[in-house]
Order: sequence, then C-alpha cells, then structure tokens
Amino acid sequence: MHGKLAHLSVPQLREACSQCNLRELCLPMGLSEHEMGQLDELVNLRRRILRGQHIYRSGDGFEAIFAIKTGFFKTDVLLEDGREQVTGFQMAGEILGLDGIGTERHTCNAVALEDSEVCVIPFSDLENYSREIGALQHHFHKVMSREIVRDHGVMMLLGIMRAEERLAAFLLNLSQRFTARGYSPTEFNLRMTRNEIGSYLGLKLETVSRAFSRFQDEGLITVHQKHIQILDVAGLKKLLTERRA
Amino acid sequence: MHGKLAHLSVPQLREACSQCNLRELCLPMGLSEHEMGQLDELVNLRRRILRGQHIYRSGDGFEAIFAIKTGFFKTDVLLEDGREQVTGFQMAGEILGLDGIGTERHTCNAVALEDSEVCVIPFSDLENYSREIGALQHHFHKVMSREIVRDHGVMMLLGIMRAEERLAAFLLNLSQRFTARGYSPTEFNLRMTRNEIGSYLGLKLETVSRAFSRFQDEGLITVHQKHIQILDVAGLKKLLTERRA
DNA sequence: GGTTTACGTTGACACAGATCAAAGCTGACC
DNA sequence: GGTCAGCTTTGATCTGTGTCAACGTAAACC
Repeated sequence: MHGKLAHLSVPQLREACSQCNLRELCLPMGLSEHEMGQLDELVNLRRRILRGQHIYRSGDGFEAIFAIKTGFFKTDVLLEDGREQVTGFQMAGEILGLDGIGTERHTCNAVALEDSEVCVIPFSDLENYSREIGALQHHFHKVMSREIVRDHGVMMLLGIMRAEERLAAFLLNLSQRFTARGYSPTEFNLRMTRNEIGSYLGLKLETVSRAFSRFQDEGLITVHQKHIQILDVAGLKKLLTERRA
Repeated sequence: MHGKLAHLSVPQLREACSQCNLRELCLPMGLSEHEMGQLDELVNLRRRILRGQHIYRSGDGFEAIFAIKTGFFKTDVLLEDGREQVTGFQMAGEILGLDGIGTERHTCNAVALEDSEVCVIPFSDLENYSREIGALQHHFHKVMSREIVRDHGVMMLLGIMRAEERLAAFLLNLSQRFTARGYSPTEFNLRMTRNEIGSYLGLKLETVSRAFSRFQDEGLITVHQKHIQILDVAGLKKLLTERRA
C-alpha cells in the first residue's frame, strides 16, 4: 500500500491530487499535506471521456468511483419503454459512481456532455486508505451524505414545485456551483439540451423552452440558445419563496 | 473501545445486535460472530419514540444515526410556506439520519408514524469501529449507496410516472419490504395517511384516494381505510411496464 | 457554400391531476 | 353512547403542463 510514489511518471505527478486546483472541492478536501500525499498513491489513473461517451452504464460491474477533473456529465436511468430520467448533472470536483456500491453494479448511466477527464478511484483501495486516514473516511461519508441531501432537493423540485420554480431553482443551483469553481455566477453556457433539462426537472422540453422565454420577457435572464445570462438573481430567488396559489 | 460488554445489563444484552432478529436486514448484515460482538459494544442505547414524535428535526445537530428496531417512520422536508415533501417511509431494519453527515446538521425531519423503538448509533463511534471492522465499513457504504439508488427510484416516480403508476410502484415496494420482514406480501395496514402518500408521490390526497378506488374497481386490490389487500400483483406490475401514451 | 440534422421556439388544443365542495366513516374522548 | 376531530371518498369544475404541429436557428458535413 506504500511506496507507489516512486513509480509515478512525471506527467502523473503533475496531475496528482496534491497539485490539483480542485483539491479543496473534491475528495482531498480537508486532508493534511501528508494525507494528500497518500491520496496521490490511491488516485493514479485518469481517463479521458469524449462528449457523448459513457464512463459507465447501468448494469456494468462496479469497481471504482470517479472524480471529475474537467468537463461536464449527466447521469440518467432509462426505462425499458424508452422514457429517460436524468438524475443529475455533474461538474469538476464532483464524484460519480456512488450508486454502484450497494449492488456491485452501476444502476444508472454516466455520459459526458462535453470532452472531459476523470480521475479513477478504485473503490476497494479507497476503503483501504479510508481505514488509515480518518479524515478521508469522514470526508467520503460527507460526500455520500450530501448526495442524499441533493437527491432530497430534487424530490422537492419534482414533488411540489411548479415549472417556473423548478427552472429557477435549477439556474440558481448551476450559478452557485459555477461560482464555487471560480466562474461567473451570472453568465454561463448550458452543456445540456432543453430535453435533458426537462427530463431532470420532470418537464417536457417545450415547457422548459417556454419558461426560459417567460423569464426573458420578465427581464430575469437573457437566453441565446445555450448561453444564459442571469440579470436578476433576487428575482429568480423570489420565484422560489413567493408562493402564489 | 473494548471490554464494554461487562457493563451491559441483562435487558441490554437481550437487545444486542447479535441477538436481534433484524440482524440480517440491518447494520450487522454479513458480519462474523466475533464482529457482531464488537457491534454490540457500539450500539448500546435504544430509544422509544411514540407515534407523532420526532427522532430529529431539520436543523438539529447531527451526532448519531438510528436503526429502526420496531415501528414505522416518515422523513420529510418542510418549506417555509408550509408545503411538505415526504422523502421516505422507513420500517424495521432501515437506517435513519444519513442526511446529517454532510453538514453536521439534519436536513429533514424524522417522525414516528406508530410507537417505535430505535437503536442509537453514535456516528463517530461507527466511524471508529468501521476502521477496525472492514465488513462493517463496507456494509455501511452499501447502506448509503442503496439510499442514493432508492432516491433515484423516487425521482423516476416523480419525474416520469403518471398517478396510477406511482401508486402501483408504491404498493409493490411496500409489499416487497414487508415480505423481506416476514409479513404478508399481499395484506398490510398502511401507517400513513392519504395526504402523506400523496406528498411522497407528488400527488394530492384526492388523487391518491381516486387511484385506490380505481384499483379496487379493477379488482387489483381491496381497500378499507388503511387496510390494503393486493389481489393481483401481476396486474399492478403490468401497470408499471405497460405504457399506453 | 449549400444541405442536412439536431436542437429550439411558438401556437393551438387536450387532458391528467389540482382545486373546491360536500358528505361519509371511524376512533377518541368525555 | 353521543359528540367531535381527523381522515377519506366522491363529484364538479378548473388549469398547468403535455401533446401535436409548424417553423426557426445554428452548427456539422460533404
């Protein structure tokens, strides 16, 4: 379990967790310098995923989880009859594959929405290192727990919000995550289609499109295809708290 | 961390994990006899929760997770405007409180729907024992992962299914979980109201009630208040796979 | 550089489920 | 054992979103 550092080639070292600019968002969060060095041993494989390619598919055997280094993904579940439910959109620093631990098989598909790169974290190795590095163990538990809480948020979206509330919540969530990564809170390009947004939000693509148009008419945002500019953050937030019904 | 067994009183021993009839469903699943003994040290506190009482509320500090020994719970999130989203119903052998790990605070409410008893599992102790007992560590990861997968199932319910499909999926899920606990797969009492079912399924209570009545008219089930008898399991399943639209 | 293809917008209309309303049932409590 | 409160059922009507259809837009490809 130790001494692997010696075998790393220079390009791999350059990409080590301890050097990664996502280390305060991703798995290494909160680790000491020494512990981060141990993590470098654990995470020594990266994979490029081109736009449209899968990291894994529902039914695939589970062996590793994946940390997104660059790029953008969606996860979805497909029903036999062709219906699709997008279960999430993931960006740099977020972890993919947690669904596979319970059954040793993945239960959803993970697809790159743009050319991406992920760090491969073999799961049994992660469990081994977790036993030695308490901070890693605890942080991993936090990551899983936050995923559960995020899912509860999606349930609220789907269960009790109306179309415009759902879309406003979606935009504000993206904005907040882009901000955390040092990008503009108010201006970004959507990586997903209207259809994918709709699937995530439990709406049809026409409804998503109409809601975008309405937000634009009301001066809350501007939309040009996939380019979004938020003009009135407070206005979007008001949509969420103000209940007219 | 060792030697605590000596301090256990007789009634506590009687309730130890190693003696619990839920041990093959609950946290001890798959542990050796020796490991189960260690778990008995970890889980030595039980709490009675009367119908209507909370184990924890949204915002409460997080210290422990809870294994349900007997009884039935719901978890929900309340919006400021009074809207409620039920995020799950939990029964014996299932774990409550995983939502609190990520932020050190609970993010939902856990309410007993009947008089219940839970085993208190102090979370930092669980992490300590997990570092020593690999099987416990791994099983705990599986529990969290399955919760994520379950949440994806709820998203599918809410995102792409119509009212009758949602209710059929709900009944089949309850049936399957009752079966796993040795109860009848086809006859049971609902512990929750129509309103709570509706909140979970993203429907209004009237819609739930109408769907029950429709199922009864079609000979799929009988309903008398909270008592449900499933007459045609295959018929309910067909509702889920057969897509007319 | 013109054509193809995928994606997006907008309008007209339909419908599943929400809302509003009234009455029935059941168990708890005095 | 009668009353009360909470829950459930059912009917009538309304409405937000889905569905269907036509057209627009933009990037991709020969």
